[in-house]
Amino acid sequence: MAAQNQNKVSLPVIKRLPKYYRYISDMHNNGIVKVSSSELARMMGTTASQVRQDFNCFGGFGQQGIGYHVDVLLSEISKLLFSEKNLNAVLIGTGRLGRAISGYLSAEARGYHLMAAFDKSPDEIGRELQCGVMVQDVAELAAFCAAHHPDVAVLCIPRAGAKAVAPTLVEAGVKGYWNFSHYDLSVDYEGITVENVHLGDSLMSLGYRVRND
Amino acid sequence: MAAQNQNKVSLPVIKRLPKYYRYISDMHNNGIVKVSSSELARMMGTTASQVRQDFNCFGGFGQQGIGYHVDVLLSEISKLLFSEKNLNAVLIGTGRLGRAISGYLSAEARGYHLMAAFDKSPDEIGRELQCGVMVQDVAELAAFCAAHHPDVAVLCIPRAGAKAVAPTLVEAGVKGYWNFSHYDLSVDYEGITVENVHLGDSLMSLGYRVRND
DNA sequence: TAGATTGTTAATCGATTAACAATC
DNA sequence: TAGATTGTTAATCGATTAACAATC
Repeated sequence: MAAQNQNKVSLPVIKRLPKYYRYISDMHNNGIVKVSSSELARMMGTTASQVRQDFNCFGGFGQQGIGYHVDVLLSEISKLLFSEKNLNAVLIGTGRLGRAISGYLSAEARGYHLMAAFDKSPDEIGRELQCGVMVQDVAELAAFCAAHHPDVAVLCIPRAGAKAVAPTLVEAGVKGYWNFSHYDLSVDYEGITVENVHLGDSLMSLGYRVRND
Repeated sequence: MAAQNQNKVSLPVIKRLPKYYRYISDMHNNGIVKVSSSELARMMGTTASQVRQDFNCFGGFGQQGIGYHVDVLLSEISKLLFSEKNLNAVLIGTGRLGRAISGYLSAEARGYHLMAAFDKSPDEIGRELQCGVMVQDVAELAAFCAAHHPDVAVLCIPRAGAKAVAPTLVEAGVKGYWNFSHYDLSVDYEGITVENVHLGDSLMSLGYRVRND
């Protein structure tokens, strides 16, 4: 829960971006070229007012009397969500959840680069994940971070484990944690972004937030 | 996004309950018997005001001048979160993510009973999950729902698949969807609760919400 | 009693919705 | 031009925070 309200765009707006993105890219794929705020609102389950307010946070890219061009919306929102640079991520914990998420991070999620994966179990260490990344011993995490400076750590381990690796990560200068299984590191480390995410939306939107801090 | 604001307790409050629960059960396990709103606020990363407001939604269970008894808090919040009756859940999709979640649902999450799991892949059908549940053909989903009336469906399949099974589930009377991988069934089915969840908190809090609709 | 801390009402803050002039 | 729809300001709504009397 670090400070991140310097910029004018509020968190609720940011959290809606991925949903906009999905509808708009669907439309784009279906060859739809134009959409009005009220059509988008119906799809999103909100009001036309909110749609216009949201888009205007970033500088109105619609046309009065006409609506919004799907391709303009798509490119503007893509820019916001995916930015220029991938986030370098390390995965910690390669159990069932970790493996599922490694697949998501490397194949489906945009804006991420999975640098490495770590586990403490001898059964896991040395194994190759489906995405091609080799599982390393978590004991080497500090050295790895010192050498390669990941941006975010994706935690797929129980709470006790998360509490144990957190100091290492913080000392190594990792600034973001995406926590898929637990919750409450939030208060222990000031100035660090700890978020509980689910697949799909949050990953993208949080990526955006972090880059805009 | 069904209507669920009949009751006085707001969604933000409900979403905080699992986090309260975790801190309070930690304290309980450590033998701490008493806590003040300001101590809890510090742990939660919020204000003492908010803590008191939150607890008072459910009828003040503190003592003026003293604070809150940890065991009273724990039992009150447990009652709210876990209620009397488990939610009967079916899992749809037993890929990596689905398997991870089946383990969570059957072992860690309170308030759920995993009745059955479905997949469309012949490789999956007939396999037994680690939790002992047998994977069935998704073609049998409608019949299963008609016979056993699950409360919620946990979707761990791609969006196209989710869109395909949704009508079956809706027609079978399933009222809640916990969607771990995608997002936007929300608008298509009025009166149905579709939520995107992450492990841990949301499952519990959503359980609460559904039971209180 | 004095100090502490709740329960609860009032004030503030922020987000959503409504309204409407600008303009395509 | 008339109709449609945005951009933007104002009004509403809800959640958080502050204040303080009640009371242990």
